[in-house]
Amino acid sequence: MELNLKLSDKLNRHFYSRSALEVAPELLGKLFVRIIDGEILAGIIVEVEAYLNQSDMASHSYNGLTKRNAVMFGECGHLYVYFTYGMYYCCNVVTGARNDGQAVLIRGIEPLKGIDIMLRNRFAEKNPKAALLKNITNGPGKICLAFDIDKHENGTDLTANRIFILDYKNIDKNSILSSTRVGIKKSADLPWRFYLKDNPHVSKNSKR
DNA sequence: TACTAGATCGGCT
DNA sequence: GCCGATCTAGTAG
Repeated sequence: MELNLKLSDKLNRHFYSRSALEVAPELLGKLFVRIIDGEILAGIIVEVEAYLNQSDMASHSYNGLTKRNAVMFGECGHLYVYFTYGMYYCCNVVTGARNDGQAVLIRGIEPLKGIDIMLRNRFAEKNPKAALLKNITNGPGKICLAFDIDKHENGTDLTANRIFILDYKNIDKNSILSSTRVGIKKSADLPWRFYLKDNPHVSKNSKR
């Protein structure tokens, strides 16, 4: 598949400056891109979750600024990467005004370009049985493995040219579904997860 | 298909 | 010390 990347379609700071609840559903259908060693890794965002601040007990920003969550309180349009469960990284897009502490977690991506590299990053030499296309980037930890994102990418400016998001595909409002967020105990009833209906790259861990 | 345990460690109570 | 915005392999039905 030939992919036409137009840098002029890159989402700008203004796009990210709004509320995470506004930005999250609009990220669906956009193209997440990483240039690494001259190679292009890219895929369509198909699942996200919004995390706010004082009003959201599940958010890392809920208890205020710390060293770990500092990027969330910085300028919007940067990547917030955190380490969890002792083995995985998850990546978020910072939104809102400085000091808001808002972000959108990227949970599902449909791989389009650099799939061979993603497969290598995800599975290396082990267990080729699990290496199905729909299993490469259907979950936040998997996305960071496939795109080789770890703590070094925490704070990366998405308006620069290493990791960025392009306007790509118009999504019909009717094909966007929402539900409660995955894997949290606090504020678990808020319907702040958004995903594309019937897309196979949405993480399976869904309720409702 | 559905549920469970184990891996593994930084952040914070 | 405890727990987590996860994933996988294993077992049972």
